[in-house]
Amino acid sequence: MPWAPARGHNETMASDRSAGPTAIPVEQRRIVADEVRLPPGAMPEGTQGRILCEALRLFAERGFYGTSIRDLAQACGIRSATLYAHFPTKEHVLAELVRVGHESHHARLLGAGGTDPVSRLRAVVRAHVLAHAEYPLLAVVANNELHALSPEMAAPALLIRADGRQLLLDTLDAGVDAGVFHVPDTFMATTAISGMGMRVANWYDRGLPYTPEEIADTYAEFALRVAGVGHA
Amino acid sequence: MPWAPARGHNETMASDRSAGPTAIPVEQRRIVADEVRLPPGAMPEGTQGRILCEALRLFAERGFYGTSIRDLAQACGIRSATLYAHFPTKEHVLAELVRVGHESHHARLLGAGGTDPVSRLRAVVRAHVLAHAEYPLLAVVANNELHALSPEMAAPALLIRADGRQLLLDTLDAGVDAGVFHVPDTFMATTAISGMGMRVANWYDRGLPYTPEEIADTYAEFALRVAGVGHA
DNA sequence: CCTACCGATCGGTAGG
DNA sequence: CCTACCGATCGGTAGG
Repeated sequence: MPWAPARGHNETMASDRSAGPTAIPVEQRRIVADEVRLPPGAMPEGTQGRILCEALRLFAERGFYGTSIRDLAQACGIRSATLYAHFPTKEHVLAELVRVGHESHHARLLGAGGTDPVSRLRAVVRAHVLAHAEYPLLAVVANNELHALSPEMAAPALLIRADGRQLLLDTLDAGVDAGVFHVPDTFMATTAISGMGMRVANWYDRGLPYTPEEIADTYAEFALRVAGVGHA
Repeated sequence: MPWAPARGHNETMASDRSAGPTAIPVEQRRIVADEVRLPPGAMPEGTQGRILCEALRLFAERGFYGTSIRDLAQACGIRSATLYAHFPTKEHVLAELVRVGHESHHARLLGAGGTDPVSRLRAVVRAHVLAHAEYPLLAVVANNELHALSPEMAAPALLIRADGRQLLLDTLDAGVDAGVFHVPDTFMATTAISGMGMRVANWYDRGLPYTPEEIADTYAEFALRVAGVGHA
């Protein structure tokens, strides 16, 4: 359907790895990044933290339903029954990753500064994109596995999303009201700006010749252009 | 993690549906649209077509692994064993949806006209966005369930994606070379423009006060702005 | 398109 | 944190 870009540097059609630069690069099926990382303070000590990290890796790669509790336990070096000494159910493991993902993202949004519309939008978009580029596995799990949670367990994340969405919409509306932004429709500008940032989690990987900061800066520039602030 | 916007008009926190406009709208967990539709010519006659349609609905809502062959059969009004008279395996049902999604999207891209860079980019982005707004369930399945296919069965879709990606990149590069576009980095402009369009499938729904055409037009305008073509 | 059934695996529990 | 085990469900097949 799409083009979810990526330079496809971790998979090739050729089974011969020495095929060299002429090998056809094939994009990832879901996510390019493979570095398991959780925000500071979000990772519990000991086995509980190990379970979260392995779940992050497996859920990002195979999905929640595609990962059995035995897969997860084996990755942690324990028996499946031992998981239940740390989490009440498999769903609670996902719920914790979803919670951490949404809360850390939202905290960055709330921490975004900026007083005038331009610096404000730049700060908000930078925060949004940085969260996705620095924690791509977490973002993919939080975004794409949310449907595996029951409505009750998904509800907190959905409330956080609604708040973040409103924050971006308010930022755009304020700029329009101030006559600084020129946007045909601020709802669609919100979907466009948030959407482009979310997809960063699917293609970004540390093997690319960009730092997360560079991506955040460039995407903030794109967002300002969408908002009708001409380029320099 | 994100804000995948949507006006949340099909779910509310309140169990009382008569709560009225003060009810807090809660966004969908994965996709807002629920209208099952396949591109013209992509739906086989009879039971095989019915299986594809029900699979589209169930895979979009619950995912491939979250849908059992008994769920699918029941939705079609047949027994699970009968599925195997129409498809070799469950995976082949998904593969067919992924194929249809990618091929119909790609056909629209290839059909996009435009000679000068501005009209060319507009046509390509319109095609991209229209495919996602008119067939949101198909787009979500093709994009988000691709990881459930084996590498062999996912390969054709990945090749199509690579081609579409290159088409957009070439469009941007041509505009830059012609001095019409002004972009700090065409790779990132490609990821941004394709990403914003892909996310349309997650939030768009016919209940919103926009037609797919209006969304495509507005997103094409946003893409031109990202490309450094100032707004009118 | 069905009934009947296969072995494998699922999430989770008992009891220590 | 383990062994042992539960009933339920999984994708798929045999045979008609």
